[in-house]
Amino acid sequence: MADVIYGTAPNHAEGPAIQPSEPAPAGLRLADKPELAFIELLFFAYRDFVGDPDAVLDTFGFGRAHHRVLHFVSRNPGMMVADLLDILKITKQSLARVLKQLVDTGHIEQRPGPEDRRQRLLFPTQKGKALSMRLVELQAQRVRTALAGLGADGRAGVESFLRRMIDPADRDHVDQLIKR
Amino acid sequence: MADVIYGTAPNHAEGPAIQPSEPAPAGLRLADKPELAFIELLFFAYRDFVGDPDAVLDTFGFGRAHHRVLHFVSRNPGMMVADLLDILKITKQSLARVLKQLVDTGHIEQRPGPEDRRQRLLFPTQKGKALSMRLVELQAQRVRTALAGLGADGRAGVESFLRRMIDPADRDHVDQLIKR
DNA sequence: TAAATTACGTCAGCCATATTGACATATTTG
DNA sequence: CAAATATGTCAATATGGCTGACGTAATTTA
Repeated sequence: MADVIYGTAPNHAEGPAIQPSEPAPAGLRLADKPELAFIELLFFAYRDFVGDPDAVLDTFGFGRAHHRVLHFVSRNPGMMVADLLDILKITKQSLARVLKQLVDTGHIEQRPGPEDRRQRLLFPTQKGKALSMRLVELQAQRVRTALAGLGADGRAGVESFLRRMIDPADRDHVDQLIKR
Repeated sequence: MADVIYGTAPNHAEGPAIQPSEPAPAGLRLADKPELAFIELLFFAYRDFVGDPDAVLDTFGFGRAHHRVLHFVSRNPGMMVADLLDILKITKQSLARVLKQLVDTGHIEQRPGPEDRRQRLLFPTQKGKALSMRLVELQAQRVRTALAGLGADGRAGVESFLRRMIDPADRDHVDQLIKR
């Protein structure tokens, strides 16, 4: 990462200087909006957070979409397709492509529901579970590092913060997803 | 969001049941990997976090790529194109399309550098700054809500957590970006 | 000063992920 | 038996990203 220690490119000392006809001179400043720090930190944090798995996924010919599908299926073996779509908030057509690849490569297996045979329940194979765990471990490592300096109360604070960043209507749903 | 309170689809009571030839029976469990909560909360939190601006951007015919460009230009009026590319970690070809649209719609203006005339420094126009502030306010609102329950120490903990989720090599760089 | 480097732009093609709309096929339910 | 449900599939489209290849103007360097 080059030296991005720019300073608004020294406006020089050229007499009357350029007339700021349109361009706004002063930008958004942290002093004016304290939440800016959190907003921008979250952007960079999330990018690196999803970046680790990307490299591994690449060696499998997979992308982030595969990661998400595999993750939630590994977390909930035997889940319904409809529930997965609901969690990921994507369309079945979007799911189709990645799911097909995960099934074709033997990472996920579909089995008819024992009660309702219209269902094609999703299970991770041993192979799929192994990859899923590998990816989770990468992200867990990063999380552990980030939590390292914090005590129990600090960690609770982070968890509370993240939970409350989620739309209120979905919080309980997410809670149920996580607490298992 | 439907009732995604699935229960691994009741495995029923069918005698010997399906042979778990391949499919792994037990999934990833929170008890085994405590960081799972943070990993999944971060996923859902980030999705909603970027979701708010999306709706507004849509009415302008813009997407998330426009948002990121406009945001950092508003934060650093007069920045170099090369520095923006470095922050966003995208190629100039990717930037070109969205930047062109932002310039064409009068949200961003480019001006030759007063010292080095090869540069085409980026400035937000009043219009661009207005949109940028509107989008920031949306996200700031969400952040405020999420921080509401926390004290100064809790907020510091969140900030520390997010900062340490970033690759160590980039932390100082990000700090400089934010502290202005 | 001539040559190399830098800052930036552009054309062209390709890939990944997601969308909408339409239609098909079982299976379960009222 | 008709309707609703769970899932799949075909086709077209949008967005945002990529690589590779060139081009141009301005600055730096040998």
